[in-house]
Amino acid sequence: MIALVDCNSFYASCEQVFRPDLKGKPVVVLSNNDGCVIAANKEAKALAYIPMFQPVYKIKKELKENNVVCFSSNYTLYSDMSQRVMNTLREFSPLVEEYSIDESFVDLSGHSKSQVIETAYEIKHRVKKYTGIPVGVGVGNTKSLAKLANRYAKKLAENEGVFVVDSEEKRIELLKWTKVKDVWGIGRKHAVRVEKTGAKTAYDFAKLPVAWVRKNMTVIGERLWRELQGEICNELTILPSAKKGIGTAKSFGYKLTDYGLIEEACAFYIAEVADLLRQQGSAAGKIEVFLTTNSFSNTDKQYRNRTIITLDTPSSSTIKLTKLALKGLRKIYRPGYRYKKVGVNLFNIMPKDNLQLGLFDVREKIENEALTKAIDLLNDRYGKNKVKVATVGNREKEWALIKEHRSPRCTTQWIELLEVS
DNA sequence: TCTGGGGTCCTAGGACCC
DNA sequence: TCTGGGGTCCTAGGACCC
Repeated sequence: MIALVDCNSFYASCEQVFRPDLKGKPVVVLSNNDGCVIAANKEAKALAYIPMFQPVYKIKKELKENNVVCFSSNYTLYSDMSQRVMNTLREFSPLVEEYSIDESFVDLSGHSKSQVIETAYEIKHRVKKYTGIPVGVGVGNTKSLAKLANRYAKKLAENEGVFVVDSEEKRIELLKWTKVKDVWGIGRKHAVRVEKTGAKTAYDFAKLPVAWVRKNMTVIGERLWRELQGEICNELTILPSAKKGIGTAKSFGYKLTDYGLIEEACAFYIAEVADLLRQQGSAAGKIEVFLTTNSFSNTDKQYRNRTIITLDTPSSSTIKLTKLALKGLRKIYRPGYRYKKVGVNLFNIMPKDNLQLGLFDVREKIENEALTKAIDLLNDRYGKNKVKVATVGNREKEWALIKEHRSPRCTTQWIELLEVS
């Protein structure tokens, strides 16, 4: 059996762990630039007018009137809390697949039926005790069933956050309760198609002819269909596979017209993604750079463009990648627009040790590598971005994200440690 | 005035090869 | 006048997830 453990309103819960005074109060967490609501605790959800991804400026009044506590997102804190939750889960099984920042699949094979139920409750209890984070636990024969069971566990109060699909009756109960659009793997588009056949619940979906599913929802849909019957199509995997693409793209805190600032942001992002690239021991063969104005605006002139640069030899050197990316940026930049976002993506990622070198690359490669190593070492010791490519500059405040309500990074920075009086 | 960011996988179709 | 069949690789776009 497989358990899916999912943290309740994870970001909001993380904030509340360090603010016990907020118990029982509505709390929301905002996206980058404090733009949208991306997490809400149950008190905030009870105020029905806070749908996720709602732009903050549209509901500012309501947030204030109801004394909803707002936090800017604090990913440093959330990642660290996530690791604490995952480490607790590893006490239950060596096979834990981290599916996202706030959920994991845990292998429970080899347990008897009663042990499974007992373990499910124990997981919930222990994670809360060790980390302060409330979780729901769903268990089933397949990932898809575990996922639906988790949802059922949380949504139906009498399940108390735990639901185990250990019989055919339970499986049918779960599928009949779950609406088509709420099935994991059926999004908006597919939900419409499925509902057109007359199917209303996951149970109805599982009764559709497999050929129809295959034709309309590709092999992914077919796997889901089979998993809902209890047939395993998606195995658990412990090791995170090396990323196929690494990218970053963030909206500026302000609309930018100054090319120099856009260049700084672009170079900054390259440094970030190149760092990730080196951490996984890879090199990239292609860089994409894109630039866009604010598509929501009715008044701004619109422009968006992108360019892809192919490297002669795959590289993970921040210096080399920066040079090429900025060349690309120059190519697509047009003056006279108010830009909203710049982004970079690295593709054609491959392991660094068995690269095919170009005829003239050897010397440059060696030089760059020693330099890059030295920079990484300094930044590890003295803090992120202490040594950087000059283009990055020091004007971050003029383009970086707005975070007006960020909580302290209490678990990763000595200086921001919580004080208890 | 103010609207997130980071991923994965699959398919169809074009270019190219023999 | 008549012009095949089988394959690979790449890319763009679509759909989904958190």
